[in-house]
Amino acid sequence: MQKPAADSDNKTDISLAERLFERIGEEIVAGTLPPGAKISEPALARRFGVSRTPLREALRRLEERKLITSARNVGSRVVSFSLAEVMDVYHAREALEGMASRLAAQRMSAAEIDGLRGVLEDHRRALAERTDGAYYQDSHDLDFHYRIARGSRSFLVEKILCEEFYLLIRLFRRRHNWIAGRGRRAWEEHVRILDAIKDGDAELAEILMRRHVAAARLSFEASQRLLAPDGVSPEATHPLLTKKREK
Amino acid sequence: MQKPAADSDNKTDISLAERLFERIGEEIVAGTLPPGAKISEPALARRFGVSRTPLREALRRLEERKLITSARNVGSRVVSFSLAEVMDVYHAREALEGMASRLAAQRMSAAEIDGLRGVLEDHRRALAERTDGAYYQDSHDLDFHYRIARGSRSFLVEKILCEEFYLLIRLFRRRHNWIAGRGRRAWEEHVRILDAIKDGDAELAEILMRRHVAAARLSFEASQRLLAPDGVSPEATHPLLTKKREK
DNA sequence: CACAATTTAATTGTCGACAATTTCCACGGC
DNA sequence: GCCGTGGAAATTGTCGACAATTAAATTGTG
Repeated sequence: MQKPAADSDNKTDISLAERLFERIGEEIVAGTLPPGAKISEPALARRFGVSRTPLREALRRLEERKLITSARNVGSRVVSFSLAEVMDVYHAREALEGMASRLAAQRMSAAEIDGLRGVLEDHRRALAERTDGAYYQDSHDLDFHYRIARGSRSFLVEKILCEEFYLLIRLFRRRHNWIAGRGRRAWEEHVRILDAIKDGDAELAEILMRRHVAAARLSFEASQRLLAPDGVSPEATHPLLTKKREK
Repeated sequence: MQKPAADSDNKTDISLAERLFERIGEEIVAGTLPPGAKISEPALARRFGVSRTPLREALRRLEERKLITSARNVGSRVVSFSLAEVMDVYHAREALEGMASRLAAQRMSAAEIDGLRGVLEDHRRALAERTDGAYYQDSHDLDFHYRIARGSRSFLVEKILCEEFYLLIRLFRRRHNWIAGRGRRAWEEHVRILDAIKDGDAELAEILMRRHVAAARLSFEASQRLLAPDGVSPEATHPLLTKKREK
């Protein structure tokens, strides 16, 4: 299975609308289009040198991906997550990644498990070279969580985790500061999860993954508390739930 | 919080694109646009008396909702789920609805719980009047699961369950046949889940909800086995994971 | 000066047209 | 009958224009 929404080398294979979707999504994640920013279709269309029609199609998709919010006749705005909302994403992740691990324990092949073992070994080496203890997985294909979601063999779990949540996770991963020792511990938790999967222990795999994601949530929360005035937008009540019928 | 994508009484409040999204979604769920059917933009635009532009916007959203699949320069097709894929939806539901119940046990107000108790009482009466033992919750607002998702106070859990999964669930609920006694037992399970929520027992609420959804999965599966040649499309490998880079 | 009303400018939603691509159909060859 | 080819028809993706709505700027009044 080839990951659908990624680094297509042949640029003529994808439509303008899809390319815009990807590029604007990346700009949102990178902060080029910052949280809360109003999206002007004409300005963006001029910037990219395209007509507004494919741009609007891309915006509709970005809205479904929860990266922007839109209101009729008003336009779109880059989403801005409060800490509570980030916590909600972690809760949803915990549930789905737990289930993904359970299914992976039942469905993942020995070759896939071995491959992931090698990936974790690469991670360990990269981690050992860092002086700040941060544990990043820069390549999506080599991301532990991505591999588990794929190993679940559940089209929906994979699609939600690898496509819908992927941009969300990256969006506020920029706000995350690694607490001392957490990187190493996260890696160890990965190893234990994989052990449980290899043993076919679905329940243990789920428990360990849920603990892992919960620990990541707590770690994120702790790091935000440390820099509360800068890193949090507590005034941001999430507009997705109130905006649509505001009128 | 007003549910965003539903029965808006004032038709001028929503754009054409959004109205098309809703109507086409309903036609897919109702089977008017049957699984596997090719979607012709010009034909649909003529039928609805609109230009293709808002129609395309609606299709982009329907694609994100997993109700249609699209390929560049080829067009869109109504999705067709195999039994295995329906099972995957149940797995994802189990995870998220379990988490929703856990959060609801922590966050739901006494008034909300009482209101839901009344809803269940209405359900019991409706169930007692049925001779076929089928347990339908025709109104979304009065749907037990919807209420729990709202009670979770997690924007993302709610959005996924109440918006993204809602149409999917209805899509193959039409294929579900109630096995004798399952309707009554499902209602009883609802009551127990609500009891756990009222007691603030988050873990029990989650366990009971997960069991409930798993039982629904097994019930669905059993009903499909009973009518295998008619109700299953086993040849349908899910196109979402293979179609995009087919070219 | 502050606020309300009006005007102007910009943006948003939809339309229909055009170019590119795919699908369909007829015909010929084996 | 089946398969391949070519051309016409249909569809898809994008463009720019127009009408409706919103936002910003300007003017008038107390």
